[in-house]
Amino acid sequence: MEDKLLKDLFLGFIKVHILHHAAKERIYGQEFSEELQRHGYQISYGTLYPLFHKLEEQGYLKSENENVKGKVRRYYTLTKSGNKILEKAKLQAKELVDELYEE
Amino acid sequence: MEDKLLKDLFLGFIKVHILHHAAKERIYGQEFSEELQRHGYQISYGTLYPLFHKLEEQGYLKSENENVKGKVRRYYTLTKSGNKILEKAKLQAKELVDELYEE
DNA sequence: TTGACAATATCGAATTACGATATTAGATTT
DNA sequence: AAATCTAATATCGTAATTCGATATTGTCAA
Repeated sequence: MEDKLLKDLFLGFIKVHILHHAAKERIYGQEFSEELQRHGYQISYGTLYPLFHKLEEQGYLKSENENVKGKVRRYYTLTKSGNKILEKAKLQAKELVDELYEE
Repeated sequence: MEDKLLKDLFLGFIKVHILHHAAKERIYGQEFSEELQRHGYQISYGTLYPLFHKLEEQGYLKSENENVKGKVRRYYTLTKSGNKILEKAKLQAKELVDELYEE
């Protein structure tokens, strides 16, 4: 992400994408971060983990620890209210993009 | 914008929308802010004006003062490099939204 | 020359993002 | 069973943003 403008755009989306992925399957930090990188995006763990915490505090995600090969993972899934805000966010995002292309 | 998540999403877009509008016509802070409000969005002047300054510093906008009925306005227009980054940002934004809807 | 006003600019406090470092806890090795 | 290893999570101090409030600018009208 060469330019700060593009990075900020991405950062605005990051929470929405977290919820979006958590809606499809259980996610955890490490894997989510790697998936982003595969798509050419990047976010610091110092940003990502606090984001997960905050989304859980707000009631959009819920989490459970699980041991996988002796390592602890914190899996997150979407809550009902998380799904509600996700749908709102998708609409808003679409609206904002559409305006960039219409006219 | 009831929810912080939605607001952050919007804030990620704000610079792109500034450039987008400046591409269509000369814009200035007060008017741009009012136009946002008409669309249900809102941004503090303490955020907006420094953003204009930064976008100009980075060479994406250029500005000129103009007197309108005895009041000074700073009009901004898009530069060539501003247009370049705008096109990149539009593509990225579309990509990010598309992923929320596909699958 | 002082008031009034639209618009822009800037301030201090609170929040956020970053990279780096520390912590966790089960598995493996000795 | 103590020590070591390791994937993953958590946290730290610093720098950068965002906010609402306040200050400043520059021209016209009285």
